[in-house]
Amino acid sequence: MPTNIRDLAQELQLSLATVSKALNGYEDVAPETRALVTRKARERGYAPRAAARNLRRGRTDKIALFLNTSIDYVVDYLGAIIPGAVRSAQGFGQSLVLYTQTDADPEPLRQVCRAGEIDGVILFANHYDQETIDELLASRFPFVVMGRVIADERVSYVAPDNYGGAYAATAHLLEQGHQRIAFLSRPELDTAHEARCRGYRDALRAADVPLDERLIVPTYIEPNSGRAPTRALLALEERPTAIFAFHDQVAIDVIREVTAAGLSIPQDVAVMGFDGLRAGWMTRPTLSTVRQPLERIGERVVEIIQGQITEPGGPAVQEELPVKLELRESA
Amino acid sequence: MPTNIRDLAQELQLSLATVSKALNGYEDVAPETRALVTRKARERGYAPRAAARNLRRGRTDKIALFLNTSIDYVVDYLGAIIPGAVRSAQGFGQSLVLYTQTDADPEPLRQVCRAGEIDGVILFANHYDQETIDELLASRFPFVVMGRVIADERVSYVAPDNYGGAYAATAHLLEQGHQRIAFLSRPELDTAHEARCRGYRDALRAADVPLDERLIVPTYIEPNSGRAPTRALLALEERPTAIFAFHDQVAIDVIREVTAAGLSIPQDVAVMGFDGLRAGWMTRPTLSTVRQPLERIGERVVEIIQGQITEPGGPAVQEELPVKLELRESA
DNA sequence: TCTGCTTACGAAAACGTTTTCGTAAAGGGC
DNA sequence: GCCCTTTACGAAAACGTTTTCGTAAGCAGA
Repeated sequence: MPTNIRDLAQELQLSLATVSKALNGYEDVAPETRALVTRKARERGYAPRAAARNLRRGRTDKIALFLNTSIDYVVDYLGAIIPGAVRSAQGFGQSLVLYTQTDADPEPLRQVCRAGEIDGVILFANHYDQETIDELLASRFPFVVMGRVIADERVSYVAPDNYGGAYAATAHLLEQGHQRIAFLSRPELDTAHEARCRGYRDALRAADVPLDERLIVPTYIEPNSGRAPTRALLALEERPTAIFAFHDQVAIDVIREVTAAGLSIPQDVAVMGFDGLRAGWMTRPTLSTVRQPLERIGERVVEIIQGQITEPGGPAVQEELPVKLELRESA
Repeated sequence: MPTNIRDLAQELQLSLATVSKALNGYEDVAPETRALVTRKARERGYAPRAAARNLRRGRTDKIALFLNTSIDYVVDYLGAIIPGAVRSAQGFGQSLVLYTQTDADPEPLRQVCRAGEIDGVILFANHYDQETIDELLASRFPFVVMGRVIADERVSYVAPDNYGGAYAATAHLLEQGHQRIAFLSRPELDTAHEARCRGYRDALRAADVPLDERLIVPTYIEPNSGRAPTRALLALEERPTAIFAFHDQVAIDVIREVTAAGLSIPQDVAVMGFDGLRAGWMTRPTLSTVRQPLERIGERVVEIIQGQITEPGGPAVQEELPVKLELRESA
């Protein structure tokens, strides 16, 4: 049985109150007493029980990262975000707890919040419905949405500049002289993807290049999911000279398939990705892409949650962090 | 302010005890009463405060994943392990908390354990010293080491069969007729790597192929760290016909460098990796490798912790999970 | 009617802190 | 010597549960 504060107090012939205050930096404790207490505490290896402290203080110093999508699905993306988030959280004396679910059931999130298991929650999700968001807002529970823009001025989010990134990528391809630029798009239009789609279209329009709907192909994110669509595109009578995929994973499939077709990249077909995952460095040729500041997103999300915790009721923070067009070999 | 159990009891004209028991499945409560209580609880959106419950019960239903290495360093590896661990934990009603540190300071781990923040800890580490391990053992705190073998019958671990994997990979290369097989090795010999090294050597010995120490090159895991060693190997007067890297990341560098030298893979030089990361699918040619059951490792580790929590004092569980030689294009 | 057993419930202790408020002692000004 | 302020400490409440133990009511058997 580990020592508790009572043992410590008894041994020091002091009251619990004084010991607690000495350890928590209160002012009304004599310097010598404080020294005595801290020394004994270290000596006994005393650490205040988290549960008791949480109960009394009403907070837990824990932040949840809540995913309502299969982890596997986004593992590379998450892997890049988590380091920033954990580091940032630890800087605030918080730790990060992982929760996942595959469905859209709002109940687990509700439970965790109501049970006071955590002080705030980061939502990374394909589909949290408006109802869940409204409920969170009503409960005044600190939360931040990560990775997507939410069209509600009351909710905080941190997302990459999806529109700008897609625009820049498309504009670059246009500058290279490409006129027929295909876009591998997501089947469902979440807000993140909608913005990328818009960036692509707007860039074309700005360059007075007509939009060919046949060049926009819906594609899931799955292993090899980019290959069939690429073959289809290459088989068109007037085939695209550039292919822009909404996600690096998919772009990597594109590279493979274009090469397999005996075409050279970027001479015959240029390829562009989105996200800036490490895997993009491993292809041959290396993948040109739009790099998201993933680590920074993880940091900011935690910082914003932290702000909401220490100062509840502040205005929502909405940030679209700048992305960077990273030109490597494929475009 | 959320409802607590007292509000609930008052509203139902019942005692706290009865309400608590109704919700926790105690037998001495009438079926009708239980129905009444659960209905009202759902209606009010009641969830017991985690802190209070933890305090009383003396456990937190949280498991820590403790890394004393930079996350970035192992992000791909971890990304593959975490899904299994989280899923498994949630199956036990536990959640996973992430802690990281870059140094070998044992204090944070000590604090977290003593504060009772968690019920058990998964250690994923390059260097936890014997002292820390001994301390954990003495405190009887549930813990499992992940990814490495510990030469102490009292500590539980789950690791891949590093020796067998390296042996099989080397044997395969030998079967392909390779006589000069280089090994890109780690500079420091942790137990995991030591086993891979031994597997390589033993396979050579079993085939009566003399060991050429010049073909064993220490290499850090860093971006591009595999490139210079590869160039050096290719520049040898009698260059290797196969290169076996201790880690996929490094193997990917090897592929790049071999290709850049104008040599073809696997005809001129075969390349073999270790780990089975997704990135291996993205190279050209795709990387042959030794696949670790990463997700399974994550699962097992949690299961073992869970066993230690529910049944303290049991024997240590030591598992080396089988790996699989996954032959793709590069060897 | 009494005894003993079962069933359903309640009183109260306990978990280990933090924090408010009260107060004795010390010190200083007059 | 008296009063007021400051300093350092302690008593006790509070956080919200779970769980032990006690007991009243109901019922059956004698």
